[in-house]
Amino acid sequence: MNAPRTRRGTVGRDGAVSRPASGRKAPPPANLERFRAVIHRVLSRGEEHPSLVTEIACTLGAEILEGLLPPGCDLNSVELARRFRTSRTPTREALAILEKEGLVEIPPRRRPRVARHGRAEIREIYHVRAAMLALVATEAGEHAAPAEIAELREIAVRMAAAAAKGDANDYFWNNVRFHERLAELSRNRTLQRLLDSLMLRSLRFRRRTLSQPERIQRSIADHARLVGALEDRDLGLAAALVRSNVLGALRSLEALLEAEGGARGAAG
Amino acid sequence: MNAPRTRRGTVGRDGAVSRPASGRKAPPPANLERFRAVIHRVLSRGEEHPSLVTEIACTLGAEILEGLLPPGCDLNSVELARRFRTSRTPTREALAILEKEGLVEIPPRRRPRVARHGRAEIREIYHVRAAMLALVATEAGEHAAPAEIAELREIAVRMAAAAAKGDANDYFWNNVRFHERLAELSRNRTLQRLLDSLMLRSLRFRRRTLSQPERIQRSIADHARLVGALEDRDLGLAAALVRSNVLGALRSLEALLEAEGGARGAAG
DNA sequence: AGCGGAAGAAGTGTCGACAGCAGGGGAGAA
DNA sequence: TTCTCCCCTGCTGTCGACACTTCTTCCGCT
Repeated sequence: MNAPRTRRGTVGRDGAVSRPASGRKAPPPANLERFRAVIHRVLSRGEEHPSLVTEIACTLGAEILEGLLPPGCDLNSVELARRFRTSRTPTREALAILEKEGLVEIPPRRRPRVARHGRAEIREIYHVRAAMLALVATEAGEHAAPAEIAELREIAVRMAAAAAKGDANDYFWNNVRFHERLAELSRNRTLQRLLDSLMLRSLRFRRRTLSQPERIQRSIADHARLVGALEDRDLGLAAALVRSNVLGALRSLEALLEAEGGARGAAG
Repeated sequence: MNAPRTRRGTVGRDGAVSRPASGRKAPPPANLERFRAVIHRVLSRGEEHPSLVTEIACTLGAEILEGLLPPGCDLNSVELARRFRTSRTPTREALAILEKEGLVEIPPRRRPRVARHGRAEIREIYHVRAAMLALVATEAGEHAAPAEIAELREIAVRMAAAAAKGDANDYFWNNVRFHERLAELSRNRTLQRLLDSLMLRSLRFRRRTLSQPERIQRSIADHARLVGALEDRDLGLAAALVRSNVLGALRSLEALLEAEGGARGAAG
């Protein structure tokens, strides 16, 4: 409390959030760690920078995805530098990276903050994602070995099992892993990178989408059929299936947003 | 090998390149300026940072696209800082931006250098670009007003005129403008951003592709038909046309690369 | 009491400096 | 002469400092 700032929330400061220092451990940190891993994979594709910048970016990004840093939350570099015990230079660079990934906004000469996606932007992201995933499915169908497709089926089975158990979290992460593997099977690094970037943007919403049971059923069916299409090398069907799945998720998400925050205006 | 670098191949230093200061005016600077404009548009989408970083990134990017900074060329931040009369901080940030745009590679702890794209990566870029442009065509067909499509046709006509005149440069820039406008018509900012990024990567090759006369003929026909399909709101045809066009360009480019540098191994 | 403006606090963008790694060049060996 | 190893130079990543801009708060004026 050295600085009695009546400023806005600035959730970034030390004790206020995310430091598991004190007794606060209510939010399960497991997901935070998983988000960290995903972001790490996305950011340091290829080379392994054991870099300070990457470290900061991963931590912040995970907290944003987890929702610990809510949209619009201030992220000033001096607080962050203090928190990570570094100078502002790496902090700023990390913020710049997160900006490019769409998780942070940095208006010139103003404080960076957690990005807020408007409805329109969400639509855009999902539409692009649908097209890219269709391409992924096509290329995966061209290049994947049968064994690899079998592995995909295995993940799909685990997804179904998790859903049957009602373990939404397990389902969610298996879903992520499925798409991760599928992207790899396309053998197209450029596509993987772009898709990863898109995934980061949509990851914040994916979880909410998956909270709807009938959506999950549809999704499971789609995944199972997708694997089948890949086995049959039916590229057209595979592409159509993933597109339908993503677009279905979008519809579901939009209904959810409409219901929960009609007037609250998730501005954009 | 044929290395232009004993230590300081480093084409970035002052007089060696790109400074239009002295009498050197052999390379037409018009293109450089145009590249600058394109990059500027891509980098500062939305807000107008009159920022130092953007300035540096634009200048360097334009020189890379123009070919003044050849692939593999060293770009050390201290030289660049000297050249732009700034400290290394903005220089480094500019390099980081260009890295994200795929024009520069920054291996950890090593000197940044102009990115070299291997054959495989070129293929990937074009494939993704084809899929994204197909989406653009679809969404443009959904959202564009007739007047806007008419404007597109006008650009297409200019492309044909330039080609008839044999003015490859004029053709090239009209082509760029066509795709720029088309992307805008999709009303999808996310898609525009991704496509812009992809364009930056492929811009280095596009010019070579366009040097082949029969390719230009095909391309002109494709564009004319595309405008027609948009007018008819035939989304499927529009998407198929752009995809075919991009993939045709890829084939043409690959043939060219194969011919010109079969053994020279454009490593990747 | 409410509003406009000034002073102060806070934060961003930029700078120059420094420690540590990486590669080049020279010394020494074969 | 040619190969190998070590030192030296140079460059990167990081740091603390500073000027200028923006935001906040408090004061005086209406």
